[in-house]
Amino acid sequence: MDTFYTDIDDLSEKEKLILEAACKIFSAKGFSAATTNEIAKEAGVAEGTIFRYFKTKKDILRGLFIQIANIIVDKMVLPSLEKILTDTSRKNTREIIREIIADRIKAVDVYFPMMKVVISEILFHEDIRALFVDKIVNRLIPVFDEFYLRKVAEGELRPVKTNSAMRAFVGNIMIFIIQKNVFADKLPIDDLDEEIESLIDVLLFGISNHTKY
Amino acid sequence: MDTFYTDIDDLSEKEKLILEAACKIFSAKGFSAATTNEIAKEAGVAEGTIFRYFKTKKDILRGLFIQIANIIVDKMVLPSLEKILTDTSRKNTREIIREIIADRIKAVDVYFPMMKVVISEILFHEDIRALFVDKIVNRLIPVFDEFYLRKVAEGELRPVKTNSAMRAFVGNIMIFIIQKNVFADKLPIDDLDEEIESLIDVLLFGISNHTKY
DNA sequence: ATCAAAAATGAGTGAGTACTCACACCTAGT
DNA sequence: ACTAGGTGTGAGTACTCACTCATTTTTGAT
Repeated sequence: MDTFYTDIDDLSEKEKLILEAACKIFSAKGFSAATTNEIAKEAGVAEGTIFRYFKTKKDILRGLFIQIANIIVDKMVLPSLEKILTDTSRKNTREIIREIIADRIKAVDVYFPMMKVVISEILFHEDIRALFVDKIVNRLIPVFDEFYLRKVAEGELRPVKTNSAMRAFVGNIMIFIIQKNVFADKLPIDDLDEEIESLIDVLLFGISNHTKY
Repeated sequence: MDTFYTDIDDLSEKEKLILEAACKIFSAKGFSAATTNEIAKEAGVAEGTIFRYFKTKKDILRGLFIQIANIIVDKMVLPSLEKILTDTSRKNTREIIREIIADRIKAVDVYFPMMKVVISEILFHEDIRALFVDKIVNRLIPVFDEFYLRKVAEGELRPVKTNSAMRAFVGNIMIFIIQKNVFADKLPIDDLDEEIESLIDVLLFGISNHTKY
């Protein structure tokens, strides 16, 4: 489909319409610069209708955020970690990780517009930040922990502090996604698969010259 | 000093005053939500005075950005890379890198408020994005290249793609800084030096179990 | 001390802003 | 056909915004 949350069904059609429009406008101009007038036009409803479903403009942002959080956690991250945890068909952890990361990096294109909104609002609104930690970070940490400790037990990964491993994972992927989605024109990524391969390589083995140590 | 660019001298006192105030207000609420009225009050000048020095509100942002770019490049990043390149006193590359990264992560506290502004505006304004690439990224890439290839030649670092190495560097540091400065209360970093040590470890050696390979 | 140019001022302006509300419209059940 | 309750509307409201400009204040050369 052309939209990313048409399958969410605990919302009325109108609410979906408004959130979808809000996402488009917010991601183009940012929350503060977006106007409820624009959102209404984009959604094809009257401005008053918006305020029947959302008390304030900020409530639209919160409503959008909840949907985004569910999508990121339930559709983007959890399934891939679970896939790694349950995939017994192949011995090679590297291959599985590469496949997952490649999938996610490519899938993120669809979600990036609204991720922009989340990123920028997290920086300035304490309540959105709290939502982010609550709905996303705290739900992902235990799953990553489980994945990581399992792989350490299997002898596939090295027992560094789990937080550091998670930061390395997220940091490497994040900056790749930013380069790909924000700076696509000025700092293009030529061969996507090759660059992803290189990302995995650095993530797994670091940049030091091992033979020396 | 209490401010970060008092030593910039190609600006009049009034301009500095206004930029400093703008930085404070922008970093608290974001560019769009900040008002010229607030900036004027914070700077202790009349609102009209602002528009004598900056044609539009966006020009204030651009003016601020230029200063920030110079500070990041000339005071934060270039000196540390140069220090690595010229430091012959110690053999241990790891120690030097750790020292530099630790210094930068601690120093960033001062600059983070304005970095927030840059980060969020890059996402939404093409012209700010172009400035960022032009004034920061393109100035740092060749220096990092030189540093990296030198260390590879010395046998200290592994010859992965330079872009990947740079992304690993930046990505790991960036996410650390974000955790430290944005999520300080909810996801605290307990032992800073220990966590930095771990960051370096993962950056240099990765997370895979080497003995297995 | 004088005065012209430059700098600073802040009330004013018109174009929006988020949000409201009285009314129109639709849909059932009878 | 009638009506009551929910749904949608968009002109209206009180207010805020970036920006202007006539006026006042400061400056510095004589």
